[in-house]
Amino acid sequence: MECDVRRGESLMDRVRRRPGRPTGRQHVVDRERVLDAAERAIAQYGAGVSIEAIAREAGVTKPIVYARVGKRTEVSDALAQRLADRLMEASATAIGARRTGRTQLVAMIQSSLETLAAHRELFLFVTGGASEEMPQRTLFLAAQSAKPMADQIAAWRKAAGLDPSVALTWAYGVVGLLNMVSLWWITESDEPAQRVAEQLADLLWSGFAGVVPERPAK
Amino acid sequence: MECDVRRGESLMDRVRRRPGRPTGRQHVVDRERVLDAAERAIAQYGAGVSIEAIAREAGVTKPIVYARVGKRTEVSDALAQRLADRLMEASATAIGARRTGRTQLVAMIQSSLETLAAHRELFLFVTGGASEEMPQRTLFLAAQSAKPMADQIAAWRKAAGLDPSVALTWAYGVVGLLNMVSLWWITESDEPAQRVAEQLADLLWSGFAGVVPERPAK
DNA sequence: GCGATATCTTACTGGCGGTAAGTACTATGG
DNA sequence: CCATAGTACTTACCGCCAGTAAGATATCGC
Repeated sequence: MECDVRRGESLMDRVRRRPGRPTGRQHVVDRERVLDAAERAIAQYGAGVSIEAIAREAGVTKPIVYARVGKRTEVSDALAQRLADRLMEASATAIGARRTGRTQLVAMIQSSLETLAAHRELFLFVTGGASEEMPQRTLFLAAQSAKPMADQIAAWRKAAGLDPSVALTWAYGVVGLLNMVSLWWITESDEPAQRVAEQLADLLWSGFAGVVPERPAK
Repeated sequence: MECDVRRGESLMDRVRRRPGRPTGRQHVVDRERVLDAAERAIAQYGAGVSIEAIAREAGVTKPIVYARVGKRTEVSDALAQRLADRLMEASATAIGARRTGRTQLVAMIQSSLETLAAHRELFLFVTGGASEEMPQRTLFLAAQSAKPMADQIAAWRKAAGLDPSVALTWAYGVVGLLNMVSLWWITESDEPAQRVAEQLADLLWSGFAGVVPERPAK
């Protein structure tokens, strides 16, 4: 019985599974594997990749993606979390090398730029996609980075004897700034990351003080 | 012949036009009317609005939207231009009231926040939408605001005897910062616009100088 | 053993972006 | 004044994709 299958079962894991429960006692792919596959598919096909392409990359079919992760927005949220984690980790590493004051800021910015550049399409997948609940999603994503950053800022400000209530506003601002500059730098600029990081550090460090004229020029 | 039509032709302009060229020698709606309708439809249905809904709002059918404006991305670009114009105009007005230095900065930020809040869904429509050419489109949009801002910054820096080559980076950064903070403020914060504007001005004016500790805290 | 349940697949639905084909009015040459 | 060309709409369709229901085949509890 069943003499037509089992042929080529192992060629590259690309065989079409028959309908029905597969032999084995675990899920053939777990949630993390699906997300891994999603990242690969996004890197290959771009931010507009279809769920079916993600499923193919994972070696399963569409409903499995829905079962393990959820609908498109939930895939996006899960990947946003991953990306935010990587950003935080890269920042921590960059800052960890003991540095001081402004140098720390430059290192943090540069590591963010380079991390986002390394995951360009993922970044676009996560920030893209229009729908009614887009605002909530974009903010959810931004919050992953902004909340920890706000804690840090609040701590610094408090230590410096300044009002810490600006922290959340500043954090969202810095996240937005980094997102936009990253996009621009990745797409249109060929300057080295360090130079852009220095320029941004100039802005965030001493800012517009002494730059904007005290009286309208004309 | 043709005895079944012409009945109810005038009720609310909501009649279904018969196929064929309508009587009259002009377009029934021009490009600007379609874009006006698009703005209304977006305000009503949100950023995920369908082209067909836009067409209905304009009182025509889908192919007319394509004939007058183009595909979805082109509608988005056209509306992005409108939004950028409004932002620049609001900024110019806010700054125009003669103010000096930091006050000017606060006014500019606050007017941007309020303008984006007033066109929330439009803002989301324009910044949303995933596809291969998303990066180009987002940057095109950002550039509408960033390019003029960069000119201003370069002029200020030059006048202050500082290197103006930071201008473009700074401009994209400020645009990204304003976008993100606006989104956050619109969606989740109930503080007055002026307070948020003051906080951002703090960041952009004197920035992190004197805030980040000179040695790692731990 | 055998029903209950778990884990896959195929197959379908609904909606939307975009376009082709059809229809009715206007303009112009003979 | 009629025929032909051109214009400005509509209906109707195609293809694609997100998301779901229904079907097939394995393991598990008794």
